[in-house]
Amino acid sequence: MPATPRHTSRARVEAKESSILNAAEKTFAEVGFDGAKVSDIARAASVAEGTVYLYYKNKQDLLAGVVGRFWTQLTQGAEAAIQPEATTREQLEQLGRYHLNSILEQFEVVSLTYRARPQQEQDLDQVREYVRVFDRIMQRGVDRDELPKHTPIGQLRDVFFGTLEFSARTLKLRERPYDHSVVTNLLAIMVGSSSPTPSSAKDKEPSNRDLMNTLKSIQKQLKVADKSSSNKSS
Amino acid sequence: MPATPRHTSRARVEAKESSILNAAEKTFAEVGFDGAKVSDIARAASVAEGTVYLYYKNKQDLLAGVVGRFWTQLTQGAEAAIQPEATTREQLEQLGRYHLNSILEQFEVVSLTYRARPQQEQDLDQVREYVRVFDRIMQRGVDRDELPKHTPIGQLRDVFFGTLEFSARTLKLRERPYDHSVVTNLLAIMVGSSSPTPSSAKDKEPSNRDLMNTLKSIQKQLKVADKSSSNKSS
DNA sequence: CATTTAAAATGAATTGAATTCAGTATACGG
DNA sequence: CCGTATACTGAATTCAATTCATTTTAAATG
Repeated sequence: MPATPRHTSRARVEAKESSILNAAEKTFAEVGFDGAKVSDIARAASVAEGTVYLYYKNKQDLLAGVVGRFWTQLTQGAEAAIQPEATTREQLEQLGRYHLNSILEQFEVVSLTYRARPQQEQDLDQVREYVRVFDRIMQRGVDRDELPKHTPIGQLRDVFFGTLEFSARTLKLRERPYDHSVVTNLLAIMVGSSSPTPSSAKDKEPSNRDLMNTLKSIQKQLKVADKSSSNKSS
Repeated sequence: MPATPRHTSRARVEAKESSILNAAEKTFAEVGFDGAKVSDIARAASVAEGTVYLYYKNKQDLLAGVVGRFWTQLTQGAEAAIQPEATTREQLEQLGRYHLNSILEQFEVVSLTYRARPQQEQDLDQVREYVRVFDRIMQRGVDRDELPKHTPIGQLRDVFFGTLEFSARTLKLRERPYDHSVVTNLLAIMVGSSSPTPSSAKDKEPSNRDLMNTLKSIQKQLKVADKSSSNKSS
């Protein structure tokens, strides 16, 4: 007596699969991976314990399913949150806000990601997929001459995601909500705080910025802060 | 028949405790937390299975012991790696190199840190202790007027450690060795690429850096790269 | 429709590892 | 040297993941 979609077997199977995944996500988020019993998950999904194993090889695999789905959805959301016509700088800001907001909202699931990467193993494919959203923005910036050729995209990616993830942890730890200024500050140091420079200003002259000035300008940005959460698009 | 230090009971007990910790660290690093059996650890420490539980409440607690010791040692090493008379900029570079190098060398143990933070729980105290090394450098920089008052130390801390940790993961993933340039680039964007400015140059003028120039100068730094590992002090 | 057959689901039985604990050995004070 | 407290031991217990023989459901056939 399947109650969800049409009675085609594929739809039924998929419905059951995602019902298990939902139950698993909920349970993992509530009590953690170790705290979650497969029997609890099965019960929450209205399914026998053995049935879980028809869909997922084992508990780890189930976790990989939950985490993988999360990052896939995050990728879709990110692509939706970015305006194709915006400047590189604006797109980075959009991605940054979306990212920080999302990982704060689903902090538990993000944490589970680490449990899903056993040891030295390769990352989850879905995470790599997600990260490419950043790469594409940057590459487009280079192609459009909004960023210099040979911009170290890979290194800036680590700055971007590393900073945002650690900032999210800090906010969680201090029980603070989403804070827009984290993204603003990050971009200030990553690509400078002034308005984005169009393809014109190509005059080479690595400005002789110094430590004092750099930080002064970051500080300025800081004062814009204090606005709070919720900022996804469609 | 204790073979290690003097025959005082305290020394003996501590020797055994650290022997268990060593066995645990080795085993965890080799096969991961889940893969490690307490019985294996006990055998490696030449101790009965039950004995482990006289020293550590359970397997999680044993992990916390391993991870805690690692961060405590990291703190000591960091303090040794930093020259007290150096400028803020130099000290940050010293800490950055030491940090990146250490977490690359002991990547497995660092990864275990995540397994030791169950859910929302507080961080390990030892990690917080470590992070204060950075805070002290920055605070001293502010006090000495090498950094502006109200420098957002907390946020820069997330930039610093977040970037280094993600960079370390990237290097590991690509099987690359320690790369000095990661630190250089990080500092370039964090505090500017020029030589550190002494307490003199206080003329306010948030230089009108733009995206192009900022990244150009980072790029410059990138070329310094290609030197490799090993750079602790003492 | 009734019947056969394949696929899906079940939950009791198995397995394996963490943790406990009753018993044994060791060290130490008198 | 003896008594007692402390440290240690490893077999027994416990608990949850995983398996699998059995049952149920769904689809196909005539």
